[in-house]
Amino acid sequence: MDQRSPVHATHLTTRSQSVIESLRSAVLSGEFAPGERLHEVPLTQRLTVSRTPVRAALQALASEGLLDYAPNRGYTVRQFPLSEVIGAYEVRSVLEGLAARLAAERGLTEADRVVLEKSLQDGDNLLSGRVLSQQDRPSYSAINVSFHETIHAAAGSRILGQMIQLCLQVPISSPRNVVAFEDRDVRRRHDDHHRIFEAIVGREPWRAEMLMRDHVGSVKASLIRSLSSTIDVHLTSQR
Amino acid sequence: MDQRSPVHATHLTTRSQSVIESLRSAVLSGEFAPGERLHEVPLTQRLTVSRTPVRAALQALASEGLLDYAPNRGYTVRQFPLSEVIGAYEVRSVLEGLAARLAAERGLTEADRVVLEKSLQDGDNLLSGRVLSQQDRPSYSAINVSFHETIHAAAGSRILGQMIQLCLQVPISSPRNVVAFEDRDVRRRHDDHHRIFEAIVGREPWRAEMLMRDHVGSVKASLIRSLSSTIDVHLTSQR
DNA sequence: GGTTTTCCATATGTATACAAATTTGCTCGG
DNA sequence: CCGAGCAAATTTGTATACATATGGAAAACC
Repeated sequence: MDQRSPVHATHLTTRSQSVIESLRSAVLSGEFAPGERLHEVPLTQRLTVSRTPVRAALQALASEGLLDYAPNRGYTVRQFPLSEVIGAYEVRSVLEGLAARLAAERGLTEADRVVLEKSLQDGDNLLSGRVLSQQDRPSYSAINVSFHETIHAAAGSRILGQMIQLCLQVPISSPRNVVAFEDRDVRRRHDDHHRIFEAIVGREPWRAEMLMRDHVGSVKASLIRSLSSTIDVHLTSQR
Repeated sequence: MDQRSPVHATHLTTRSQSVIESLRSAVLSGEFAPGERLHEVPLTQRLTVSRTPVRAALQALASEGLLDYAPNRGYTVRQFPLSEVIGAYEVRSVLEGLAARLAAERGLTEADRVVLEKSLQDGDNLLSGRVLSQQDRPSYSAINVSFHETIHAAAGSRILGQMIQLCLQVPISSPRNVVAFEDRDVRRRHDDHHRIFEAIVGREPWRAEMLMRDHVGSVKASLIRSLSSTIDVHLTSQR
């Protein structure tokens, strides 16, 4: 991922948009130390744009919660102590629970039901018989994302979707980083998906909410377990 | 509320910050029609600043969810159909429920307990004996805000606090606009506050969460009731 | 007459010069 | 040697000129 090449070469939409994406992935991949100050001029040189889109991007990332801002003092990379990551999971837990409940109340569209069934089927195939290897990780992750995103959409609440997205911006709490990728945990979570799907299709709002809350909560628990053994190198000093 | 006077006269921090506040209150007070496009140049003249702080403010309000943005096409005042307002309440319901639960798990600091007791006492005094008049409205509103904000803080989760704040940005769902200000409803809600406080002090997380969820949910119900009788003039055509 | 194309007006995106604030480092006094 | 205070350098905030994209009106074409 070389930021050396001019950003505006990728004619996505505007330079500001491109810079937002570049900076976000740079921050998330830990290219800047937590607490490090992001000066505008060095970023302009790195990205070969002027200060204007850089400033726009910094403001955007700050409102996403990735950066801290102080007037006249600029932007710094936000720290995410373990307590914050746990907090994000707790919030996501109740929000995704709400999404599942709303989906169960409204019922699924035909299209959504098909997508969910496919992700369940794909998961079944992936898990059938053999033991998971590390290279199955991205496959399972994609299945996982598809399942959850479809439910978010099925809830039909714009503000709810926005907030869940905000939670997923918090490092590590993203489903891309499937924590605790142990065979047993993955099978358990995939089984959760089956039950949640049944609760939604069966129009059992309360059960859907409870199952989803516990589902996300179990990921939090796994995270805490895996991080209390590992040193929390991922959280504080990521460079 | 005259926006004619130069914004930078109020030396809050930076011009951008001042413009954000001016524009936010202008939008919330309905000075622009929903769906109306906010062109940059007219705003610069109205606020006597250049386009730079105006653009910063527009971007900020868009990420708060008050405006919609499309690249190369600018900002428009976001519509809040009834379904969105209800959605905000549903989200706030589970989030404040989580806040109450976390507060009950962690326990209150001495300072927080005092503040909560004071708001309960103030409410008792306001409600004792006599019937509420319209002019008691701001008093009760202040008490209400104090009670809820203290619990948000006591939850000790930054991301949770941010998200609740986002919910409160949605027009009408702000506690400033205490909907359904009927004597009976207000007394019921104040009684809720007493019970929620007891649950938190008594370290009953689940009960605190459930009570708070229902508390906020009842406001949603009142809102729906009062809006289905009134024409939804507040929601769509506010000018 | 209706449709397409071209061109122009207008609005947003970007770069850059200038202003104001903060930080740094030095000097001076104790 | 240490701290207060001042001044220079750095950094962010603001204004403005220029570039580019959008939308619509007029003209050309079928």
